Amino acid sequence: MTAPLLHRDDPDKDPLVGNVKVTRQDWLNAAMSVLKAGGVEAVKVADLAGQLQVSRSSFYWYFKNRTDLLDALLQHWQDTNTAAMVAQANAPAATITQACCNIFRCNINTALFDNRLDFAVRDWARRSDRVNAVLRAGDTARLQALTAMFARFDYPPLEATARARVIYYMQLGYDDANLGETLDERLAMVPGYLVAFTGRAGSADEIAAFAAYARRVAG
Amino acid sequence: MTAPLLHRDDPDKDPLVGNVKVTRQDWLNAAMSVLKAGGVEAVKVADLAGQLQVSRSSFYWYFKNRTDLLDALLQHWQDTNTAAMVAQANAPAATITQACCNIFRCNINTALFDNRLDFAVRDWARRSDRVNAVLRAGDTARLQALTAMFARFDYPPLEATARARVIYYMQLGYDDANLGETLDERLAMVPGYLVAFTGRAGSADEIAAFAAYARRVAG
DNA sequence: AAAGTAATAGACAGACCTGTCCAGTTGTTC
DNA sequence: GAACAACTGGACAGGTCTGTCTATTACTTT
Repeated sequence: MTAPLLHRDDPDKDPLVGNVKVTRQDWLNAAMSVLKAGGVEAVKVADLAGQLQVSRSSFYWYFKNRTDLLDALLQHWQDTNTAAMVAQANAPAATITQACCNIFRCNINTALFDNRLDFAVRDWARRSDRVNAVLRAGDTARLQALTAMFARFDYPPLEATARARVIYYMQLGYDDANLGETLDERLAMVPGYLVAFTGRAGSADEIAAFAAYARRVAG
Repeated sequence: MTAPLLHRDDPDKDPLVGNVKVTRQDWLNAAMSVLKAGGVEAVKVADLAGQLQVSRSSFYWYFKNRTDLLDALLQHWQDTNTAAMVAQANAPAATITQACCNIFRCNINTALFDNRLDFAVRDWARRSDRVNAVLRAGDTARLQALTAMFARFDYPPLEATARARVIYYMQLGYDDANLGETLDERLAMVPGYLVAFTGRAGSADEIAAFAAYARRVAG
């Protein structure tokens, strides 16, 4: 685990004043990184303090307690991932295959949709009813958006629901397994996935456009 | 958390002799149940002893230490779930839709394939390189069997791989989300899933046969 | 019935993690 | 430059979990 970029080390941010070593955001960043790498249980005040090279008591200046920090992490998840996927599902598209490519962007572009965070939250939800309720609400919103996407392209209701679930859950499981694929290997599978997800072949243009996007953001 | 059925309470098992209150298998059963419900971190010797109403030190008669217990749980996973799914993928089938119904059995019949255990192991793998290696091997074996299944029905190689992944990862994600669906709701989606997974419609006979199986095992 | 064996109970030390208290440090304000 | 606010460090208490040690119990063997 390499030391996180601290607020004080980031030239883009306001300089720290007074006896300040780290900010609330530094704690949040470090905690988020641990959450994604090792799950909620790994988010320990003592460890974070060690990473930030600050005493543990400093933490309690910024947060009421550990739960307060975890709440902030969950809030961040709510504000980012679900909104991003719904936006991709609603994005304009000429064909259903192009619409699916829009969804694929979530899996390629971690700035758009952070799937490691998504999984950490899913793990967490298994241990906490409160988190589980939040997660369910997010899943429902995403599935509704995906179902509407298939419905826009005239899939009958049952099939739209089935296909929405297939594309959504398949992506979940796919990321869960986290194959060590290279970008090229993933892109080679895109035509196959499009057929599987939509029942139709994607056009060469669509596929090329998606590949271009993937290569651009993967930098 | 309800008290587990102990060896001593099970009329089918040999009666306990000597000063025995619980067996190694009792510890394993209790640990497995906790693993599935709350993840590895929740598997605590102290808690298990409390559930079994036995002193903690008894544990160390049957197991070297906590890690020894966890190893046994992982071993059990290796011996059951992957083998079951590979067997279902290899099961004889007249059509690809029927073959998919064989796979669906894994999701309906927990005696065949324990998906809660599968998820607990996936969680666990995120925190342990050793477990992760075991998990990857299992995933690879399952995907190979599924790819071969599609290939047997003359899907071209790329499409067979894509469809194998779609059905496998979709099932993973689906169980992960764990919708509160009733059996009837699930069965109603089967024709839609078959189209999505195979590109072909399942026959009424196949669907009816699967529904009958599902109702039989769901008792 | 005495000796032996398998399993369990309870006490203990040690590690780790949380949260609180209070004193100390740094820069700002008047 | 004194008072102040914002933040940090270190010590402390308390809780939880692991693993070890020793004594004790319940049954078996001879």
